[in-house]
Amino acid sequence: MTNRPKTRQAMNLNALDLNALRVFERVAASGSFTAAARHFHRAVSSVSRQIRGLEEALGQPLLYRHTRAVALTEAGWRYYEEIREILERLDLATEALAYPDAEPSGVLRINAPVAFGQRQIVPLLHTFQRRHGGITAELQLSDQVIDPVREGQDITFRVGDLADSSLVARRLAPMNYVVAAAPSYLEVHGAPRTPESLSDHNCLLYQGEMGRQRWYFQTPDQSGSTPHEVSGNLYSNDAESLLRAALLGQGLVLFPTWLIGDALSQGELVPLLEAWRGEVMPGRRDIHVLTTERRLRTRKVRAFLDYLQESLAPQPAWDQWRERIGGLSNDHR
Amino acid sequence: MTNRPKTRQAMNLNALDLNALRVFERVAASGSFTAAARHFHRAVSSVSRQIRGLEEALGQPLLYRHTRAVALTEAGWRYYEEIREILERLDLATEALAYPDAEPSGVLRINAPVAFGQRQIVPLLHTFQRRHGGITAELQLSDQVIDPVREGQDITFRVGDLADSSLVARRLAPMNYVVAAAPSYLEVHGAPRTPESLSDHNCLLYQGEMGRQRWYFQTPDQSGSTPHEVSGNLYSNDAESLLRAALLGQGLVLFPTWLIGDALSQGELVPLLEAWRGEVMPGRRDIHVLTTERRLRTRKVRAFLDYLQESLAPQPAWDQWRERIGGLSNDHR
DNA sequence: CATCGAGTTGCGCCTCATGCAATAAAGATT
DNA sequence: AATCTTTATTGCATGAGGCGCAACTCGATG
Repeated sequence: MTNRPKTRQAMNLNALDLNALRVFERVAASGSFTAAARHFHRAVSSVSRQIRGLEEALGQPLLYRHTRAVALTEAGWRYYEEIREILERLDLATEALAYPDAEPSGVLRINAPVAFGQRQIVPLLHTFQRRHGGITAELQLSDQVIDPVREGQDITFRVGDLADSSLVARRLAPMNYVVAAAPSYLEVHGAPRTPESLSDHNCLLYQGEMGRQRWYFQTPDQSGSTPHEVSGNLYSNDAESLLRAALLGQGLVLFPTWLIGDALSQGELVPLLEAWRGEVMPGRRDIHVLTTERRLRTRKVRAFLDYLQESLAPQPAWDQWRERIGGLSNDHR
Repeated sequence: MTNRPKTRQAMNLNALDLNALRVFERVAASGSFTAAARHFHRAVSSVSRQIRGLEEALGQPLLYRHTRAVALTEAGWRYYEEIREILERLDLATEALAYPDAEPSGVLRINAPVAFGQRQIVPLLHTFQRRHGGITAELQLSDQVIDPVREGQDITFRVGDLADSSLVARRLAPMNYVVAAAPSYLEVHGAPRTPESLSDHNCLLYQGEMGRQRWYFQTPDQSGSTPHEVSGNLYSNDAESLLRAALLGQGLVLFPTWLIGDALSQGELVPLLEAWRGEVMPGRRDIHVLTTERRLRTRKVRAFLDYLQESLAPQPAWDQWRERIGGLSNDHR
C-alpha cells in the first residue's frame, strides 16, 4: 500500500514495513547482514534490500557499511533502541491475544554447551515439543560463551561459570561431579583411595580456552576445596573425546553427572573417591538458564522454563544414576 | 517474508503487516471499513482483505461484522488499545529521526466548519503549504461537530462552543461579531440606533440543529449580555445563504468578522450598533483548535499550529476590516 | 417488499519481494 | 605484496501477493 499521490517528502510513514523493522533490529543487534539473513532464513541480498528500503523510507542512513561488518550510525542507534522496544511490545500484545490456555508456538532458539546440549537438552526438548506441537526449536550448540542478545537467542544454558550480566538467570539444577574410570583401567591400576593418590594415576584433563582444568576436592567437614595437581597423557578441549578415552580404559576423568550419568548407571564407568566432593570450578555448582526480561514474557519461553523446572525437580535424571545401576537406562520422558 | 518451514501454530508474528495494523487502527477508531478505505484512499475490498489477513495471522476475529457497521470483539478492543499506542510510538520514533530542522511532511488532516474553512483556512493553508512543500492537506469541512479521534483528524477548528473533552485545545484568536446590513437596506429602512429597535427590522437568523439563534448585546459597562427577541423573513442553517441575502439588502445579520470582514472592508456591508458588543453564544468568544496529545507531538501538526499562531497574532486579518475600508482587500500571505 | 448501504469474494492484472549470480571492496592470510 | 576470503551490492528473472472491479450477500430502512 503505497502513499499516493506522492508529495515531496523527507520521510514516508506509510512506507515503513514491519519485516524491514524486524530485519533492522536483528542487523543492529548482531552487527551483520549475514547473521540477520541466517536468523530469518533469507538471502543476504534480501536483507540488504530491506535495510536499503528502510533507509530510503526514513530519508537517512542507519548503518555504516564496513567490510565484514556493519555499524549503526548515531541515528541508527537511537532508532534501534526505540524499534527494539516497540517490536517487543507489539509481540507481547499480539501474544496476549491468545486465550490464557493457548498453545505456545513459534520458534524457540536455544543455545547450550555442546555436550550438555547433545545429551540433556535434546531429549528434554523432544518431550517438550511432543507436548507442544506449535513449537519449532533451533538448537545452537557451542562451547564458546555467546552473548544471547547479540545472537538473538531465547534461552541460553550455562553450566558452571555464570558471568555477571544483565540477563535474567534462573537456577535449573545442581551440577555434581564424579571422578570415574572404566573397570578395565581399575583392573590394571587399582582404584585411588585418596585425592593425593591421584598423582599415581593417568588423569585425562579438559584443556580449553581457559587453560588446563585443575581438580579440587572437599570433604563435607571442609569449608573450602583443596586443589590437586594431577596429570595424564591426554588433554583435550573436547570433553566427548576425553570421555571416549576413559571408556576405553585410558585413565580417570572428573566430569559432571549430566555428562557421565548414563555411563555410571550402566557400569561402563565406576565412581571413585566418593567420600569427597570433586569439582573443576570451585563454588560453581549449578546449571543456569539465561534469558532476557523481554523473552521471559513470551509464552514459549515461559512454557519451556516451566517444563524444565518440572522435569528436573526434585532431582534431575542425570543425578539418579545410582538408582539405575545395573538396569537399562531409563530414557527421559 | 513468510515464516518457513511452517509449524502448526495459533499465530504467526512474522505474518503481521504494519499496513494491516494501521488499517485495523482506523477501522477500530471509526467503526467502519468504508471510512478506513476513504482514509487510506483504498477500495473497501482491500480493507476487508487486510483485516481478514490480520485476523488469520492472529488466529481469532477482531471485529463483529454487522450490516452497515462493524464492532470490535473483546480481544479486538484490547488489541486496538495496544496497537494505537504502538503505532503512535513508532511514528514518533520515526519522525524523531529527522534532523531538528527537517521539513514537516506527510498528510495533514484538518476539520473545520464550512464557512470558516472556506474563507479563512484555505488561504492560511495555502501560505503554509507554499512554505512547506512536503505537506499534503485534507480539508474536511462540516458544520456538524465531529469526534476528531474517530474521524482520524489531526486538527479541528472550533468556532465558539468548546465542548468538554480530553482533546488538547489551543486558543487561536478572538471571535468578534458585528451586526451589519447592506447600504441598499439602510437607504430604505434606516439604521437601528439601539438593540431594542431591532424589533423594527428584518433580522436574518441562523437556524441550525440547536434551533434559531438569539442575538445578545452588551455594553462595555455591563457584566452580562442581554438577549433580544428579533425576527425576520429568512431563517436558514446555511450562513452563506443568509450572508448573500444580506448583501442583496434583504436584512440584518449578526455574524463573526471572520465571515464578513471582507464585506465590511469593501463597504458591501455597513457595521451597525457599534457601541454594543453583539454575539449569538454568550461568553463564547474565541476560536480554538483541537488536537490530541499524540498528534501535538508530530512535526507537521506543531508546525501548522505555530504558523497559525504567528499568522493570527497580535490580531487576525479578519478583525482588521476597519483599517481596510475603502481599499482593496489585502490577501493573506 | 423494494431499495440501499456495508462488507465479501472471484478474477485478472500489475507491482514488488525474492534468490541467484556476478561484482566490488576491504580485511585476513600467506 | 599478492592472494584469498568474507561481507555486502546490484542486475535480472521469476513467482507471490496486493490491488481494484464487479458481482454477490445480508440485513437495516422506508
